[in-house]
Amino acid sequence: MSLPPPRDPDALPGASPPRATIADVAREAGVHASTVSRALNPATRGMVTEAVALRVAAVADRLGWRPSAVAAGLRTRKSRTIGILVPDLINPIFPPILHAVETLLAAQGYATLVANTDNDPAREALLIERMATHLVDGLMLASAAAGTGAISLCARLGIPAVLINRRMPEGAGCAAVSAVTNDDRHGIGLAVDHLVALGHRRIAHLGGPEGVSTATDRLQGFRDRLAQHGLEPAALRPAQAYTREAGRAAMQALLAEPGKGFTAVAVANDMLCLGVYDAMEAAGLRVAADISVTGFNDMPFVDRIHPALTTIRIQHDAMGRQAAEILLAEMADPTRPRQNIRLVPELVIRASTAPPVQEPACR
Amino acid sequence: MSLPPPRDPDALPGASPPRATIADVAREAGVHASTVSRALNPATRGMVTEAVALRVAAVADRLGWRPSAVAAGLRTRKSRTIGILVPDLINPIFPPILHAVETLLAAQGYATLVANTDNDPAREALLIERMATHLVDGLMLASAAAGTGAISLCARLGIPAVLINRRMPEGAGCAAVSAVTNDDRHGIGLAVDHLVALGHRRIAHLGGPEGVSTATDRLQGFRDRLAQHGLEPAALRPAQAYTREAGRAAMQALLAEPGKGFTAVAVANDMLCLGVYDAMEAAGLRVAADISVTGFNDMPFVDRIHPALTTIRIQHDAMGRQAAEILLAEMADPTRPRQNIRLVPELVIRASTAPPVQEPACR
DNA sequence: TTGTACGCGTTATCAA
DNA sequence: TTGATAACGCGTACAA
Repeated sequence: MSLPPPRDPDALPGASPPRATIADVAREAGVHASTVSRALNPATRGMVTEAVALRVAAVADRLGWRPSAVAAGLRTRKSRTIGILVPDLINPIFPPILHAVETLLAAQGYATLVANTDNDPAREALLIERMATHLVDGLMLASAAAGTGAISLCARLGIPAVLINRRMPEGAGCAAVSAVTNDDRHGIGLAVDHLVALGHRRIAHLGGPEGVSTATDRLQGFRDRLAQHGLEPAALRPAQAYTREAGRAAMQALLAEPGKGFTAVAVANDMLCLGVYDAMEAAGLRVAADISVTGFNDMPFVDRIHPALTTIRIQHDAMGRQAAEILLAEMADPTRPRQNIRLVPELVIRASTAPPVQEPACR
Repeated sequence: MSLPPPRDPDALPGASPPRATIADVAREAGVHASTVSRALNPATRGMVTEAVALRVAAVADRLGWRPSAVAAGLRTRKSRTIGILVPDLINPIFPPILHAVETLLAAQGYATLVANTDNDPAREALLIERMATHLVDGLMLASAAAGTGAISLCARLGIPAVLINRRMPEGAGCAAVSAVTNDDRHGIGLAVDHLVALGHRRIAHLGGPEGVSTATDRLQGFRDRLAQHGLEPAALRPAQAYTREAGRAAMQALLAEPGKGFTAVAVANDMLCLGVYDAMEAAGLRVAADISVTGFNDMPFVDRIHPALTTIRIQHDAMGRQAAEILLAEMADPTRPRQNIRLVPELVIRASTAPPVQEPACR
């Protein structure tokens, strides 16, 4: 029984010490490499004598052997790696989702490959190809804008995929891929109900970028619920992106529209609200006192902005968790029926909403 | 010239279509597989005739061939993958760092493996081992608490590593690994200077969790700068973790300490400040008016909390970018001298600091 | 129950 | 400049 080879003292710092391979373990344990493989692989352990399994495990442990995921992957065409694409890590709704996903996957022995698409379909396609190259076992797309070929690309590459937060437009091959999203129509409806209950009648909508499912659903939900109350939108305006700056610009435009007085604005996303606050401050208007504002997402810390934001709380980590669970299930059984999960959001009332003033602050 | 094999119509949805291999390209182009490899690899392209290179490229393109990173990795022992470990993705200072890292690495053709350690050294070690299994070419550690064996583990595994945001304690093999950190002592000094200039003399410090370099450096810097002003700390208290809840608890304890009146508190981190605000609100104290508060990091949106937080702005993305650059350089040349980069932070004055009241609000 | 033989897709080395 | 061959480390039919 020889000890593991001592590290070469002449080795350059950073030079890899030669790692033990399955052959080393086999030699050391006096069995064949295949037996080592069987003994250490939980799925095939039953094929081997208890005594041999124990001896092999002991040797492997002593040599510090870990099966090379790369070599195994070449053989099995599985990398025990999952990729996740997000449009923009800076947007605070994604870190909680990513956190939930990574935690669940790590517990199942998967590593998580992350990439930013920056909302660029070309970049998205490139990253998906690159991940295919790395043989990812599955892909989670938090970035798929409607109309991009991300889903069909995954299908062509044979990579199981699940959508998070955004979904495909109705009918557009919607049944081909599972999605875990928020019930956006219902959510924005809660905001409308709240504003109407406060007495608002002239309500505007500051929407998300066109072509993104969260934006279209929230817009749709806004119109529908307003109609149920017998009201018409006072004004509608999409932002260019889900960013603070785009929110500021859109709110500025909204305030400048002639003849469109409104006493409240339902905003498609909390991030945009920060820009809305900026624009209102610049225009000398007070949130709540002059115009009520509602957000969407309840992202971290909006309870501490001033005035604290009334918003729609979504289930960030349930979203990540469920999407990861579905993906794993579909990887295990590709014939499994696709799911379209809608998580139910809730209204969180804070200080950015109040009864309307008599005269609309903005006309 | 045959077309690529059409997709088997009987294939199950999700079943991988057989992907073209280098042998397919070779056959199709009428050359040997090694020639294909040489023609498509930028490093060896020069070894091949221009005409052959073009023909091979055309065929590869037509077949949609991409070299398998897994097979190449098995041969070259390089995966074109970098791992990054963060303590907690929910903490908003990490997403910008991660974003910068991923963007730079993606541009160099690297994929980024992300994992959360949740500040658990055992989990950290496990994740490093797992990444080694996946043959990561390098590791970025944003999570290494002083005293954990993460760095020596990387050295043992032969994986180049770089520290981000946190560094090793002085002297503790500090020269063995590069680090890109913030100049924490200088940063907290800026906060002290500002508070002293406002007239504060009884200043407390609410610190980070013990054993973390950012916490010890900020504490040290706090004491030193205070001493330069001829002052003593009015009170000192570490939080259990860099979380809002831990900040609330620590501030509560600080307020309850007998005979320790203070008019200002320099807090080790913005996240903790949210808890400080919570505790002060619960105690009926006003930020700025009763006790001035300074933060650290200038994380997103603290300009919108109420009152807007005076804090120390660090260079998030320069941190990620530089760390990634250093890692790539050390991977290319392991003998390269290690670097210890300190980024210079700046003071951002907002509304959470004001001149002290005559009588300390908390005594 | 264990050993043998081979292949996964690529690149490095050597020979032509 | 190109081709042939081996090897990277592992998993798995098949044979014993």
